Amino acid sequence: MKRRPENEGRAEHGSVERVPAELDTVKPGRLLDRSFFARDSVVVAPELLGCIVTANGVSVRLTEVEAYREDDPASHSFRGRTPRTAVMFGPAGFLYVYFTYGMHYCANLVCGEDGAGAAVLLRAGEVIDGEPIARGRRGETVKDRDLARGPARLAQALGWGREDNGRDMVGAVRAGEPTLWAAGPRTGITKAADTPWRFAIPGDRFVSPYKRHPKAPAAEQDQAPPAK
DNA sequence: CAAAGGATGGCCT
DNA sequence: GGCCATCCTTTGG
Repeated sequence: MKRRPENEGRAEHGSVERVPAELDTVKPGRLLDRSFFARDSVVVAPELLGCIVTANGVSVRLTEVEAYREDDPASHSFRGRTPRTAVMFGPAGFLYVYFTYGMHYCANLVCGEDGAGAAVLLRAGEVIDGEPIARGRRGETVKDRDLARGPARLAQALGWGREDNGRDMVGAVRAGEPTLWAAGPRTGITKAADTPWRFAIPGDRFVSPYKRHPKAPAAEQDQAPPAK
């Protein structure tokens, strides 16, 4: 079975594609093993959409992820291995947590072969279990939609912090129902923002809003037509 | 020692 | 939804 574009995307996403063939054989609910993660992060990323991550009493269905690799200027691993990025250069299936904006944490699943320096950032999801616990961490007044819509919100909802860097996630991620996916430009970064490695479930209300980084170079105009 | 990197919450339209 | 204020850690020089 081949992947193929099904229609022209909106300005945000270039195209909508069918569920990856590899996942057609992975039954929903089945735990993803280490070999699943030990492939190119750009291949693994879209396959993670719809999958369920469980940690500390909360389960999240992933709606948006982003791939990073060592050859990617926007990746923390781009300048080689450092104390901070050591986990990224280790074996796949482990959690890479980094601190950002002086107050938030973001979580990635390490991908690729041992030493590859690749990972998939978990950008957004829907809390499908343990909602009271998630709300306790996020705030009692937070709307359901915003419990895990955003990388730092998702990490907080799952109770992750610095001490979770390097945690083995094999056994904590399950295959989900097959889903459509779309690839688009990345948000929040200044370098290689137009490399279409941000993957999301089209139309899902738990996908975070696309916001280009103010300092990112302007997008090329010859691609998709203006939104409207 | 200086520079770069980044998401969220609040408030207003 | 758009615009604004907020800040510590890591890395390069």
